[in-house]
Amino acid sequence: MVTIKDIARESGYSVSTVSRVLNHRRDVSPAAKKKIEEVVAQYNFVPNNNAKHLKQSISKTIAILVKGTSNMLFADIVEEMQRMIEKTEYTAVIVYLDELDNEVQQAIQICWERKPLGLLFLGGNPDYFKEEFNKITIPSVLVTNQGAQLGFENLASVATDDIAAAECAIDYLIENGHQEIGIVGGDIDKSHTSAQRYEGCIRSFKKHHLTYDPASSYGRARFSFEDSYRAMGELLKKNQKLTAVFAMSDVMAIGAIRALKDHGCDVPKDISVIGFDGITLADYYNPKLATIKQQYKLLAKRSMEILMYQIEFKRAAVHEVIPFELVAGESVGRL
Amino acid sequence: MVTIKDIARESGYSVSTVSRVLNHRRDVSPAAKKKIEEVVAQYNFVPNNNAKHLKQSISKTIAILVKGTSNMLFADIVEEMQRMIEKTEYTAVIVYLDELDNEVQQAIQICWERKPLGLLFLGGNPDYFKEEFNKITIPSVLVTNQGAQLGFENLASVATDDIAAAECAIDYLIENGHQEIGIVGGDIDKSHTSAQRYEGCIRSFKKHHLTYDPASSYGRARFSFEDSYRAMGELLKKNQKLTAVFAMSDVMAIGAIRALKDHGCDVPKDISVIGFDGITLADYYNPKLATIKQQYKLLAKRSMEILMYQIEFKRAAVHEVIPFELVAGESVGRL
DNA sequence: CTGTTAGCGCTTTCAA
DNA sequence: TTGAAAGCGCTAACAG
Repeated sequence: MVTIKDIARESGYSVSTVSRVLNHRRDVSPAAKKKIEEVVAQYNFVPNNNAKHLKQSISKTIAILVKGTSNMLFADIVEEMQRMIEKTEYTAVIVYLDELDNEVQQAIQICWERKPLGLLFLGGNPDYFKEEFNKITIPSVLVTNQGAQLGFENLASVATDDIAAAECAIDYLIENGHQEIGIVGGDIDKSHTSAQRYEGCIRSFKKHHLTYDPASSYGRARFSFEDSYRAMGELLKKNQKLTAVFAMSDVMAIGAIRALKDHGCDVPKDISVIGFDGITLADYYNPKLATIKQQYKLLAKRSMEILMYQIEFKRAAVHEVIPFELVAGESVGRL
Repeated sequence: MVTIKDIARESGYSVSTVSRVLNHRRDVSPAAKKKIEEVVAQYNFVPNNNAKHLKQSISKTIAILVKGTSNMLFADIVEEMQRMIEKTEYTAVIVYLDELDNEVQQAIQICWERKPLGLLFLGGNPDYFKEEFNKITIPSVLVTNQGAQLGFENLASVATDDIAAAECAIDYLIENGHQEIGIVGGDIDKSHTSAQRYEGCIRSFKKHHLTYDPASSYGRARFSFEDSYRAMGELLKKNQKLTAVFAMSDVMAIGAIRALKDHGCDVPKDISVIGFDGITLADYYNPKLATIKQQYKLLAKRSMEILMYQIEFKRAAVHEVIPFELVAGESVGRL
C-alpha cells in the first residue's frame, strides 16, 4: 500500500506538505501543489481514514443515524438531507441501525471515532436518550420525534405532531361515517411513536363519544408489509363489524389492504383504510392511499437548518413542529 | 474520553493485557480478565475503531457494497445476508453507494482501511471492474451481475441470467397475444444490467419475427417510480398502439401502471405490464405484479457460501447462475 | 511556504 | 501469564 510517506519521498516534499495539499490548504506553493498532486494521481494514493480520524480532533462532518433500514419515509428524508449537505462544505456519515438498536450508544461511539460537528437522529427512543444522551455534548437534532420534554440543551427536534396527526386520521374516518374502526400499529410499550399515535386515536374516539376496544380492534405488528398483513387478517376474525382501519404507516396500510382484498373485501367499498407518512409509494398504489402526509422535504430542510444554526452560530436548540397534511387519496369511502 | 490506558491504570494491569481481554484472547488469567472487564463496564469504555483498524492487519470482516440506496431488491438481499453473517464469527460492514459511484474504487479504500477478508458487491459496473479490480486481491463475489467474462481469479459471481429472464418476460407477453410491446428501462449505454435485459428482449422479438422500434417504444428512465411514470407517459404519446409494457424493475412497473391509470388505461384490461425483480411489494400491489422473480434469498445464500468457501478453504471463484421464476400475477391480460 | 516532531489509541512482537 | 516498546498513517503545532 502506498502511504503519505511514499508520496512525500517520490515528490521530494515532506509529509506535512503532502498532508497540506491533501487537505486543500492554501499555505502551499503552486509548484508543490502541482507536483504532489501529480504523484498522488500517479500512485493512485488514497489516504487512510482511520489514521486521519484517529488524529484529527474535529472534522466537518455531520453524522446521520437512521433507525430502521426499511423505513421508506426515512429513506426519503435521508436522500433529501444528503442533497442538502452536498451543497455545503460538510460531509455526511450515514449509519443505518436496526429498529431495536440503541441509537444513543451508537452515537456516542461515532462521536468518539469520527468527531462530527453535529448529529441527526432519524427516529429515536426517548428512553435511550434519557439514559445516556447527557454523554453527548455536540449539537443534535431529533427528527420525526418530539424532544422538548427530554430537556437537553443541545438536542433540538423537528417533528410532526403524532398525536394531533393520528387524531386527524381518525376524525377523518368518523366524518366519513365510520364508527367501527380498527387500528394496525406498533407495540405501544416499546415504540414511542406508536404510543403517541395511539393516544391521538383515543382522543378522537373520546371527542366523538365512541368506545374503542383494543382487545378486538388493535392489531399489533412490526412496520412491514408481511406483519401488517398478518395482523389485519387476525383483526378481521376478531371483529367482523369493522368498516375502517387506521394503519400507523403507509407500508402497514398496504399490507392491510392486501389482506382485506385476499379476504374478499374491497377497499374502499367494503372497508376503508387510511395510512400514515405519505411516502412516495402512497401516490403510486391502487387505490391511492388516504394518508397523513409528513412533509419529508420540510422535515429534512428544517432539521439541517436548525443543526447548522446550532453549529455555526451556537444558537439554542429549538423544538419545531412541522404541520402534517391529510391526503384524501382513494382508499377511504363515505358510509 | 476514556481510553485503553485509563482502563490499564484503573485495573492495575498493562495496556497489552487489557487489549488481550478486549479481543477475547485466552492467554489471560481469569483474575485479570475479571478485573479488567469490571473496570471496562464501570467506565463504559468503548474502544476506538480507528486506532484498532489502523493497527490491525486483518479482521474477521466481510464488506458489503450496495449500489443504489433505493433498490428494493438489494434491500431484501442485504437483510438476508446480515441475518446469515450474524450466525457466524464474522462481522459485516455495509456501505451504500449511489447508482453512479465507482464501487471498485470504494472497495479499494475499504480494503485499505478495514482489511476485510471478503467483499460482496451488490450490483456493479463491469467497466469499473475492468479498470481496477486487479488492485483487489481478496475473495469477492459479484451479486446479481454475471462476472465470468471479466476473468478475475478472485471474483466469483452469483446472478440471474438477465438476458434469458428478460427474454422470458417478452415471450410471456407474446404468448398472451401481445405484439406491440413497449419497454421502460435504464440507460443501455451506462447500465450493464439494462443492456443485458434489453438484449433478452431483442432475442425474443427476433425469435417471434416481430420488429421492435426503440425510437417509438423504448422509454429510458432511472429506476424510480417518478421517472418511470414520466417515461411511460411519453411512451403513450409516441406509440398509441401499445398493448403491453415490459418494465425493467418492479418499481418501474409500478410507476408505469400509475401513469397508465392516470391516462385512463386499465391494467391489465387495456394494457398489460410485466416487471422484473420480484420484490416483496410486487405481491402487495394492485394488481399483483406479473414479474420475473429473482430469488433473493437464494442469491444471498449462495453468495455468502461461495465467499466463505473462497476465504476459508481457498476454493476457486465460481460463477453461478440462479434460476429465475416467472410470476404470473394479475397485471398481464390475454389479448 | 516548508520541514521536524510528537503523538492520536490501539495491537503486536519480543522478552521476561 | 504479563509488560515494555515499537509502530500503524496521518495531522498539527512549532520552528525555521
